[in-house]
Amino acid sequence: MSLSLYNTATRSVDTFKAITPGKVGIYLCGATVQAEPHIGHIRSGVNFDILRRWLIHSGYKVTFIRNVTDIDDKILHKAVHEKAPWWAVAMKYERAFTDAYRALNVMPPTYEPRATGHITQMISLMERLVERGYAYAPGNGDLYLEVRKLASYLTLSGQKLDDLLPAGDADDSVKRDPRDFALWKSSKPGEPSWPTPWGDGRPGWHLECSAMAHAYLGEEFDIHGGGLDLIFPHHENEIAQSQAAGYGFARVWMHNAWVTASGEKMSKSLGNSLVVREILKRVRGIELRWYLGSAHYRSMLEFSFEALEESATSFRRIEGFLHRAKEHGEVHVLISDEFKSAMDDDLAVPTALALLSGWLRSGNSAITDGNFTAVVEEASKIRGALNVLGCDPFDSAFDADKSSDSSSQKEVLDGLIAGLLQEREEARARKDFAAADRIRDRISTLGITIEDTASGPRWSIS
RNA sequence: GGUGGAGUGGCCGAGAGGCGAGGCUCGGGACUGCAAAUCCCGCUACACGGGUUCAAAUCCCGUCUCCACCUCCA
Repeated sequence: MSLSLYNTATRSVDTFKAITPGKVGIYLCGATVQAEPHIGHIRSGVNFDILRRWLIHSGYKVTFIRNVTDIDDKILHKAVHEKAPWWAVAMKYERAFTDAYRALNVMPPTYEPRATGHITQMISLMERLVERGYAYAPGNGDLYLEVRKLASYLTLSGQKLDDLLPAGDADDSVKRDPRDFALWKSSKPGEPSWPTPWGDGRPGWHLECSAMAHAYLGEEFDIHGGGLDLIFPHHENEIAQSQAAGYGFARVWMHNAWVTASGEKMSKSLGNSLVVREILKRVRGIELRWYLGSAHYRSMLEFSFEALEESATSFRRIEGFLHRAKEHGEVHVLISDEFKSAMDDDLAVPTALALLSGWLRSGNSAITDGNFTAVVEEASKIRGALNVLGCDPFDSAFDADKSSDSSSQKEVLDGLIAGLLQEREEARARKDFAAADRIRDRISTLGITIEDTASGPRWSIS
């Protein structure tokens, strides 16, 4: 049994075969850093992080590139609006994205190239495209790709060139065909620019990804990912540029679906409520990740706070079991065969989670039965699954905020509560339940939950 | 106009011809002094109308509704 993945290019689930055995190169279209990340952006990060983790668990050495687009029209627009230099705007939002990725335990990319750091590579690519006769400069400082010259164009989106509406990214009068797209845009006065043989200007949207994918992954690589809405035009144009340059480019194209709200794609009109930073005021990062990762990556995820809370509740139940299980033995990261089959089938996370709930039930029963070998076994399978999904509660990524300071505080707290619980046990022993309940109420008012187990009471912060 | 997707129980969310996914909520029970936690039982859904088949949520034909992309998009 080996990994199969849905390939947008073939519209089918195909057996994955690495170009170089044992190694995988992935290029993921990252953020255009022009606003705070919302949960749709971060879903893409989480979905591809799960892919990456699964490839690693499957024994591949993964080179994962996720770019940062730090120059584009919106950033320039925002800079005017925020009365700040464009690079300050880009940096500010890049940091916001980095914070969000970290909060959701998305692994840092192997390399995270910025567009503005790769102008040299872009110019080389453009020179090559001009030499090969696919790009032309009308003389106004722009450079265009002549799409009619391409042997194949629009194979990813399955559209016909003549059905497309003409591009609106520049003055059509200078183009040979209205569908030709800009590789490079001449700069207007006051805009940032870089010198090129065709004039001073800045990169078109698509060029950077072709240039950077080539720089870090070579002429041909395994997987290219991004959101569904990038298929056209962005990915089509990346393919056009790269293949015109004579490169094989990506073999497998993967696209994650959106997070929707009220059935609609998230947009700015929804305001700030679905910004990651805001959501994290209501649930923990691990819980938001669990929610975003639990639907299949190719399915639309209909967001609601109710669904988020519900998902968090069910995650806490799993987490609670792992903590209880840990008291009975060492819980490992164990990848069961069933889990592997599910993940190998185009990352069937929902199927995997159905398995997990079975392990959870039998693990909890095993605690009741005192069968601790079984407890640890089930817990290890669950931890293995959570580990792949990036939601392992024992992962140090999630206790980064627990400084040594707070762990010594926890010891003190443990001592205090242990004393109170002792008093309660004594009250219960003499059947003074009113006193016992008074102690429990006092503790629970502080946000601490008490569970009476066979081995005595245990407490946790709720 | 072109291209692609979706409609599943109170809610979320899988599946893609036949053995009732799963979760959350809710109802009942077990355990408990009472709780909490946990376990057990219950709640037989696939937009609509036809058709194919021994068998359809799944395939075919038609209809309705919704969403997305067509050069800013995760």
